[in-house]
Amino acid sequence: MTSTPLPTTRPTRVDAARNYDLLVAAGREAFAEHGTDASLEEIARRAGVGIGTLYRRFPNRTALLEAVYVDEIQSVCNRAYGFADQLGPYEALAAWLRSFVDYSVSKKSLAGELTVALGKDSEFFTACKTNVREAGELLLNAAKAEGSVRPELQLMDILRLVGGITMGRDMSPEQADRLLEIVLAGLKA
Amino acid sequence: MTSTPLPTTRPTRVDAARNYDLLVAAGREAFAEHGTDASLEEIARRAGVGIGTLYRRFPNRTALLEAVYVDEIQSVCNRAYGFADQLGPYEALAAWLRSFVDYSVSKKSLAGELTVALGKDSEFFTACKTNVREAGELLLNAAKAEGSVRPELQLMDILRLVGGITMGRDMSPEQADRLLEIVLAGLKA
DNA sequence: TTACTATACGGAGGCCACCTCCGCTTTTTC
DNA sequence: GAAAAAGCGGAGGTGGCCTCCGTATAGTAA
Repeated sequence: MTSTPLPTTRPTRVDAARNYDLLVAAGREAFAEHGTDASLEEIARRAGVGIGTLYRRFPNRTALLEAVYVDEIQSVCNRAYGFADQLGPYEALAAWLRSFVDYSVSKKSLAGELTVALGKDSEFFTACKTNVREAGELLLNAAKAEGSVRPELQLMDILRLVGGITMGRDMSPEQADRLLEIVLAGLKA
Repeated sequence: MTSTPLPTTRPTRVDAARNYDLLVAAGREAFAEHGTDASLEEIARRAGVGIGTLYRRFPNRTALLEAVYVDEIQSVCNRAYGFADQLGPYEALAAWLRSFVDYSVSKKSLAGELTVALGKDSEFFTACKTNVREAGELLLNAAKAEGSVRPELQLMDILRLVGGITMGRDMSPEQADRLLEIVLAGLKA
């Protein structure tokens, strides 16, 4: 579980740190309620700080999203190691992808952002990608070694495909599961 | 090729009809350049009409998108019948999905909208869905009958999965093809 | 042609979000 | 406790969304 630390920018001055936390909390709520288009001014209001404070700390929407999602992303990675310990190679991979989809459907915005993000190159997303890649490749390589999935598969392809599942609106958990089963069938050797 | 006619609202008065065409053309350009978030005021400017004219004809963004995409959607449907005539069942299905992905990657906004739209229920999207479904199910059922794909597959599942492929940013045609191959492998009986 | 009516035009204006800038306040440091 | 460093917050400029309504024009009938 050697994850490279995700760069966070929590400030040190006590008032700034408090506001940082308030903003991240308000952002988490707002993004959950209204998706990633939530109004930043509304988030500042909700946090009880001025809009200027928000923008000083988070120069753009993405910066705030990063701060909001850093925990979730870490937990996605960590789950991979848990499954690797408890299940056979293929089952661990399938379980990880399944947990990713389930989680993403419930918190719909994350997967979308994350999937979009897999093509970005900010410092944060690079670190994030490194971690996810490390975790995912552990599972994928184990499954390849076992011979249960095709050896030419690339992790990023699988993740983008799985991420795409949750991008559509009104995706029911049942439908998401059916789509994932198609993908899983497509991985098999 | 019994497509239900997609409802269009091109007006009859000559000045209104001219402006309608100008707006749709400007909309097509702007959506291609800036995605579906393109500014409607910019579109009105580009068309050389007042913003009021745009809004009278197209009460919201979706209405304009519908008018812009009605042709593209029809051509997606029509291609299905072409492939059905020229290729074996499985190959026709695969070719249709491939053409859908290729097209969507180049004109990226459409697929996104269309995929999102597959969960909507405006009159337009219902008609659109009917047409796509009719065309797609012809191909899918033929492939099922041939025994080349799994019988429990649902067309809408496949379309959402394929639509999801093109939602991420910076998707290269090569990567899109690889993702589609995974999906196609997942369809096989 | 003319006169009348239905239809359409277009932009001003209200609202709101984005984002920047900078005078004021608070914390930290010495 | 005073100076320096760091942070605060909201006014204000820009621009997009959408509505409303006074003005202009096409269609029509005489």
